[in-house]
Amino acid sequence: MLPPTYSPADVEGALYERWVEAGYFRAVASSGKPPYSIVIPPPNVTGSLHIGHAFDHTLMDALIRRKRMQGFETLWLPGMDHAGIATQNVVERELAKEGKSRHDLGREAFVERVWRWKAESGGVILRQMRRLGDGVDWSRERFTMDEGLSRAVQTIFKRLFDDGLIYRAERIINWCPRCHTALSDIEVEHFDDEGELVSIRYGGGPGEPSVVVATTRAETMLGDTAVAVHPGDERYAHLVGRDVELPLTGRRIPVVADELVDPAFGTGAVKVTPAHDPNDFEIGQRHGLPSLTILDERGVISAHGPFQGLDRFEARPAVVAALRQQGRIVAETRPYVHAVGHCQRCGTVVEPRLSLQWFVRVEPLAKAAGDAVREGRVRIHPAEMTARFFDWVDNMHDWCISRQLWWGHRIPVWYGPAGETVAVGPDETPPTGEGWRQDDDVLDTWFSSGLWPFSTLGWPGDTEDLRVFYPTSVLVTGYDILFFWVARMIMFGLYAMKDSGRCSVPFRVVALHGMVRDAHGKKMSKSFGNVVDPLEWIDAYGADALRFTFARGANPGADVPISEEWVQGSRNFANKVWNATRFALLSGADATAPLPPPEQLSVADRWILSRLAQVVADGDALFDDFQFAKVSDLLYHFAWDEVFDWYVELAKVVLSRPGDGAREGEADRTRVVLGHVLDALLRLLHPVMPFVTEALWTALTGGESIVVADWPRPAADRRDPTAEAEIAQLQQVITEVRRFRADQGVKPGQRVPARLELAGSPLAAHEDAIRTLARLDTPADGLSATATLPVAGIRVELDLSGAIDVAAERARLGRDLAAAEKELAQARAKLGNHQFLTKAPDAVVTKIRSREAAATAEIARIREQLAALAPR
RNA sequence: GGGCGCGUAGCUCAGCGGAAGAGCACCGGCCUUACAAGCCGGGUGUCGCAGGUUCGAACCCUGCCGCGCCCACCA
Repeated sequence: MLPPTYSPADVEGALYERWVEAGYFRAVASSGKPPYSIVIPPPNVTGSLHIGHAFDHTLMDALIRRKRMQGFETLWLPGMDHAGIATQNVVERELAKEGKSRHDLGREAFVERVWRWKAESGGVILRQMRRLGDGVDWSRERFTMDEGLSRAVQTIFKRLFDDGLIYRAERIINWCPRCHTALSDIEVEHFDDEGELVSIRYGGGPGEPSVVVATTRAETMLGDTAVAVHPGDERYAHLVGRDVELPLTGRRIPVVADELVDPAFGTGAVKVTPAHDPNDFEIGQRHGLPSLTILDERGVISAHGPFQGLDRFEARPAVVAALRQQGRIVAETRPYVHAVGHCQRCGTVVEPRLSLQWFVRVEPLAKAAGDAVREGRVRIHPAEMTARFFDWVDNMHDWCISRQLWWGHRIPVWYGPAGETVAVGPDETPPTGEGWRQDDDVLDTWFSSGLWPFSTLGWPGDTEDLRVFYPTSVLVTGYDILFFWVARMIMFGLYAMKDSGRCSVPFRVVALHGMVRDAHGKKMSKSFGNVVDPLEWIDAYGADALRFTFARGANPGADVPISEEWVQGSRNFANKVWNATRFALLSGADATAPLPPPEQLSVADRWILSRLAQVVADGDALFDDFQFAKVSDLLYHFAWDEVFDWYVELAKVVLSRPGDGAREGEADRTRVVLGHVLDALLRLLHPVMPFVTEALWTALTGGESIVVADWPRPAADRRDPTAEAEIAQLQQVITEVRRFRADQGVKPGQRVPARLELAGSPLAAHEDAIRTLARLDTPADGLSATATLPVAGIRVELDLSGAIDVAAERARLGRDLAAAEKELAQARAKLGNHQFLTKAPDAVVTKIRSREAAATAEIARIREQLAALAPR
């Protein structure tokens, strides 16, 4: 028999392995069932299961498990991302410990080393997913660098290239001087840095005009090739077209007029450094200015002169000092807070740098992606997030996809001796011979992850998996990677599938969730010391407890705070479910017998079945709308407040009383209902609490596995408002008596003689229940009634045998009376309001009228009680 | 600079036009034979502030205050 305390550690591991062995998680494309598919957001190979994954996976697993129970052919496809920069950095750090750099190994050996590292420590997270209970199809595990996925990468690259949507150009890109690679816009994080705005006078030599420019990056003046002013700025109109002397260099640079200049900012004149600033580059293009690169790939000054060899941050004060010596610094330099870009992966200040890179022309792709959402072919949930998506997708710059790294998909382009540029598809042989060589760079990691929903299903092959499981049903991920990943999948999905003749969006719904926060809503960060390891909580409280805590906190798109105490609360709930089922088993609950028709059932039985039907229906609606918090709350309260606290207690009354034939029959039917309700409850809870529900369900029903059990259907024919009303009345009576007893200082366990006047009331059938749950005894001999409690239309006379504290009771009744009189006054005020009567809906007026009546009755009741207390 | 969101119980959050809710915490009482990881009872509140709309506002509108997030090429 089940032990009285649920011990997750004893059951979880074995259950998971059983599920995998039984093949429950393996999708069968040919089953003919309606498909339901989710691809996992592939975690980085460098990663381990952190709290964010645990959350994300909880939601996906819950969706998949429910759909499986609903009869769908479910596929949850796992895998990993090679995570270009992140992984390369990790392995480079390892090498650094050995005193080596990747250049010491050479490209081939380095990549070899990364693969070896991947084989050893990559996939940690995949093993940890088993602890969480993730029902993924391990037979379909993928990796972005797999042969098949690489083939997809090469295929789409070639297609985009042939369509003119991929091009190579010299542009200003974000350059990380530490990682030595280009970055895309979104791999740059901006935050405010305090800089210094210095004003520098250019020109001003004998017979030469001068102009003052302001900058926070003084060192870049070495690469200036112009000064720009606004064309309408009269202050500078006379300068446009003339030259001024660029200090420290002796070069002469022109003054140009360009709309981009804001005449209201600073002096209204701007230094122009086309090689190191995106705006300046644009100005340079328009005016045919030369671009002087003065910083090398390490961020070190490469321009000839006294500053050569200085790091950019050393050069900055040095340049300012030199300018000051020449009297070129005018006005005060002042502290200036402005946003500075940092490398997302290493934190280094990013340097805008002119360089030759590969780009995706995003405009047509982004437009198509935007349209897909605008037209509802992809629905973003919650809808509030849609604005963010449009904001990005409608204003996206061309995407720099080349990275000067070694770990990743090498760009499938070969350059020929005569300047040829050839993109090579997966089935083509690259050109060979004298002078041909492949591009050295690799692709942005998001390029391959953008293909994930179809590359993992076999694309570009026309596979059965692709036909059945694409488009995927829903994409579940955090709002933080809406831009990085989601938008790209939509762009690539539409593009890759546009000729396939089938629905081409990669998923129909994007269900966004928030970030996991600590108990006070703070972001978890290593520096703050509030990071928690989900595995520790799984060890301590079980995966179900962690999962349920996440589910209970998961409001769509909103961040979810979590703390150990709440996980304990969920563990307590799991234990409660465990014990309730344990009780059911000990009581001979029967989950397999057919449910008797309503007319053979007690009111309590009909009531709980009615509530169950309602909960199933409501829960389905919430589940379908990704309202995990609300569905969890619904199930929690239904289970605990209704099934465990009331139904089980009422069932005990029936099951424990000595039986004649008729009563035996009633008890047996209650055993069936009890079994049925717990069976359904366990199924409902299974998506979020897979382990404990499996352990209990198999014990309760003898079934093979709850994983493949049917999802409960809302039994509309079991709805029974009469029974619900009757039980509500019963609950009210018992609660009132309990409250009264408590107020009197009667010990909870103490039995009190009482006479119940139930004649004519539907509650007559529940006398046993009232007496048991309110601990009322049948009076042996005469009853000296010391209190009369008229509740819910019946009278209860209690013999409190001196336990009554009359003063306390009088005070309580006094408070109740005051409250009731206030209520009555409020209701009458409303009903006396002509505007209210004429304008409020009838239902509202009726409600207020009934409140008036209730308050009136309540006042009468309390007065009666006070009167009963009066004689001492 | 632009955009979005949030201020409701001690904490974390639901509620978003018809009498203020949940979990945890807290207070009082209970080892009542499924469960003390439990049971019974208790809500502890100017719904950020100020106006407005409405018969009626936590909810809608305006302004202010305080937080948070996203985007951005302000030198």
